[in-house]
Amino acid sequence: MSDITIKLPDGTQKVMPSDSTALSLASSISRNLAKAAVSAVVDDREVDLSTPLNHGNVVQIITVDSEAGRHVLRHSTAHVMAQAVLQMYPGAKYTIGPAIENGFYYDFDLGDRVFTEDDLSLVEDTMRKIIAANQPFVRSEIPVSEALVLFASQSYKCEIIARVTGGGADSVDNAEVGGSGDSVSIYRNSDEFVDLCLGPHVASTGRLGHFKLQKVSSAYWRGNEKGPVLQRIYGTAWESKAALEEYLHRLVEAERRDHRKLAVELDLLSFPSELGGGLAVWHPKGAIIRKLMEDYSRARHQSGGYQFVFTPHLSNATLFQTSGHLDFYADGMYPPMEMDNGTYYPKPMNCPMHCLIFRGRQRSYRELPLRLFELGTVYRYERAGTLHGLMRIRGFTQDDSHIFCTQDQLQSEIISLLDFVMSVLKAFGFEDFSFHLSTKDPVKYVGSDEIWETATEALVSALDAHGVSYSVKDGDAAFYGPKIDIHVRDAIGRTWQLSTIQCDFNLPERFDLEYVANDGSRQRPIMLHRALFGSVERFFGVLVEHYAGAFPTWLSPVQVRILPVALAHEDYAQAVATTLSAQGLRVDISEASDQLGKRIRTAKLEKIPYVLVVGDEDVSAQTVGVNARGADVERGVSISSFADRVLTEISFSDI
RNA sequence: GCCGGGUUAGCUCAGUGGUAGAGCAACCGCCUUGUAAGCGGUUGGUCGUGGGUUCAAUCCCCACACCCGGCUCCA
Repeated sequence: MSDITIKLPDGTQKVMPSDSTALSLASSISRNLAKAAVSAVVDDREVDLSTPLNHGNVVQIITVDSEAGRHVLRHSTAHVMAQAVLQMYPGAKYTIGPAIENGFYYDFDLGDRVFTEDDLSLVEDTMRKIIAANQPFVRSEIPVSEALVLFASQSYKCEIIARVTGGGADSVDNAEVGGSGDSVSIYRNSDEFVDLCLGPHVASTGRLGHFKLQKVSSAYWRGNEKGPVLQRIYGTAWESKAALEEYLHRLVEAERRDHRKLAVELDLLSFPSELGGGLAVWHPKGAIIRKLMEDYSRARHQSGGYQFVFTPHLSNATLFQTSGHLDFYADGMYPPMEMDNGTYYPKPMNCPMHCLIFRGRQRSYRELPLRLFELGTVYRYERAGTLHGLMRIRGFTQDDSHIFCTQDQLQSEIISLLDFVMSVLKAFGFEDFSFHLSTKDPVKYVGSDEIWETATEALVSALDAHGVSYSVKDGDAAFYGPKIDIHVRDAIGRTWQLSTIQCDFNLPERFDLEYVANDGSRQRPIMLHRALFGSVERFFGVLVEHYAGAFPTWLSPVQVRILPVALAHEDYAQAVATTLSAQGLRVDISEASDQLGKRIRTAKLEKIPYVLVVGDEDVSAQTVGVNARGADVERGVSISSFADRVLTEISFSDI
């Protein structure tokens, strides 16, 4: 047999024996590569390492420390978990078990049984035995008729086979099983366990091991809330013990930053159950921060050419019939109040009211773009199970603006908005942005295709002209128009969707909005909906998590705490406090009734940016001892230089 | 809304079919303190709400409210 030539991703060619596999290729390159290899991409198809190679193949070896490699590892671990569960719970039906970001899950139908947290370690034990047995994953393709016999007792598998071979498969199905019409691929790793699967998998179960089962929950079969409820186990799996531990540490870190926990600890706000779910009350310290956020926002909008408006919390139902919201979102609105002069709803959004302001009198093209801004509080009856601290809440305040402009102004308006958004978010400490374009939902939309095309084109051309890169989310738009969502990355790498810019040709039509053009004709304005924080509450929650409660000085409820060493220094502490307060700083004093160490500790736990200690030396020298958050102690700093330093730190150049 | 788990002092959490306990916090003393918990004492709870079972319910059962983990949803 003659040798074959294989191309590598870097363009080099390699001559191999004709019976070579992806694994032998890896071995021929280096021992370490062979050791790290979990799968390969051959001519753009992801395959097992055992796959035979052919002359001319382009082959990339996937290693376990890459995202693609971890994906294989996680998917294989999911198989082992399913194997363990089937072993331990006779009669269980297995459904699908994909790899996901950071891990995997598998969904089971256990009949009336449910998993408990205690089951997890038992399942883990069984998995470890399967891993220790080092069972090889063997792929085969079998005819559909044979597969239906093999999985005869597994109704979910039969359903998947029917969909894949019947042409009704979706991406979930296709990820589960390779279907070429009359055959399906399966992976078997022992006499007792076989699963429908596209693959690839690691060579054998012994390759796995750095995993942890995390939680049990439920999920709907195929995401359909009318369908069967399945039992899901989530797990995580990594290429090494260190990587697993690092990930688990990240989870602990995320928990430490949980805004719901910090809101209690720092006395920022609460969700009294007497109020009802998803409704918050802001305590004084939280309110200070919120007010500063709002003040900053107002200042930026003021200088950004916005006009401030206010609108009520209630409206007659006819308004929301006109806007179309009642047709689409009646379920998400608080129920109507029947009054003697009509039916009223708490407002779920501000835009219809801003339309009324625009329509309040005749408008000229000279007024455009007209930018109306409001910190508008809205109420949405979010389903009970979806509430989540400040991130998903039923009463919230949008930093909401509606910009009415001409077709000609649209692109430049969007471009300047992109700058405005980033500039405002940067002030709150976010540096890393990503952009996402959402296009028309094929079902939930109003307006003609032409209008949608024009609007989408406007957003695309603005994004292109601005020069930012973006991803596209098909079908994710609001019912009235396409949108750009802006996500930020936080201090521990998580992303949050905050800002949104939505292009709307529909509401102007529904409200019959017009302006007089320079030729005297009546024209329809285009409307942009946009919010930067999104919701003040949610943005606040994100800030808490981003800073782990240690807000930057300008936002801290208490900026400076003064600790007199002993009783004798309290007068001096008071004098320092008066001096700093007079310069606009938020200062308090912790009296000498407790030991200094304890007061330091308390102040640190409250994450106060500056703790000043004053004792005999400071009284005589008119200085303070400065403990800046996260920094070493500085003794003998003059009061004025401390004040200058903090005032410089908290000043803004852009307002 | 669905599945599962919860709700005990301001906070974090023990505990029991015979109406409850710790630590921290708060308050009162003592100590007068130079960088992450000094000492002693006191106060504080209709055991989420409403029904039921029981001689007796915080505990067992039911309903509801709220919270948590997911699913679904998110104008």
